[in-house]
Amino acid sequence: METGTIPVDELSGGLDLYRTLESGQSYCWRRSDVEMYGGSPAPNAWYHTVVSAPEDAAVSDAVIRVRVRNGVLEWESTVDADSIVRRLLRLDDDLEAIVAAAPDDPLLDEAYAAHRGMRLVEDPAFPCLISFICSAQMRVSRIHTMVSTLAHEYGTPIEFDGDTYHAFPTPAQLATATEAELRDLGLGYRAPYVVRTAEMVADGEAHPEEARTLEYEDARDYLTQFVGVGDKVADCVLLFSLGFDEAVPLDTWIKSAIEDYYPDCDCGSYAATSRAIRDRLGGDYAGYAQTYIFHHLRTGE
DNA sequence: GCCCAGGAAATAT
DNA sequence: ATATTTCATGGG
Repeated sequence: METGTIPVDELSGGLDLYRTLESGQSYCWRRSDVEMYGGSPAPNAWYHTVVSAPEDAAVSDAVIRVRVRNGVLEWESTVDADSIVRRLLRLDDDLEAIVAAAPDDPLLDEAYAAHRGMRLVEDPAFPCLISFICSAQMRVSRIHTMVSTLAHEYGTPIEFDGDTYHAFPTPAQLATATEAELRDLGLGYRAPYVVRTAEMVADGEAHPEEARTLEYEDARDYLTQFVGVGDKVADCVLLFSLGFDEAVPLDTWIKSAIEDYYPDCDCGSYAATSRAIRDRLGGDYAGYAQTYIFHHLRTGE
């Protein structure tokens, strides 16, 4: 086993693992000591994930687990995971500067103040895409369950420190699933969306990573070609996986925030409202602001 | 029982 | 183009 430590006070803006990994951005990490999510913060809890190796590389998948204890981020892995952890948790983001540069806005100030240390994640693209296809009309805790179920049923198992973990299934692995199987696993009407999108990626018809090369709104349009992906899910993938910090997913919570706090930003269509609220929340880092407001309103904290 | 959840696709106007 | 309807499912 390889291990490492990163002092939290070396990170601009700190790190709150609970708020980063259980705020509904990422479904690629699991808290190790629970079956069900939705509980209260768990100090010192381990979180684990499996990062998939490129199919054409001669290396295997890697298990990574992290926790914060006594002001230090500790990681344990099958590989040297320092740079991977920094990338997945965006530890090199200058969070202090992002907060400082945010527009002076009562709701946003409140949200940033209430959730210090929450960082955005950078999930791998395919798992992120499938996660948010599953997210339609679902609670955060159930999305975690659905993603874990997919990993357990279709992902590659990997041993680490006496336990068995499962990677999120590759497109080819998930494309072997049938709609009926996924319905039996509780995915409901999202089942055919997941199968068809997995087939599209497995067949080389399209790949979410392609969106990285495009301008923001073109990237959003590109992602909506996947079955089960509309503007909102596309924005989630752009923000939580593909490096588009300006993306502002217009979900139920941010829509109610627009109604209550930014009524002039309601421009009717998704695209026009998106431009207006993106501009209001600070442009280039509007997605950071959106994630804080989302979590602030959803948790009532 | 009733309502809702990080919506999208199909259909109607 | 925009407005309505349908679609599953567990938890409160």
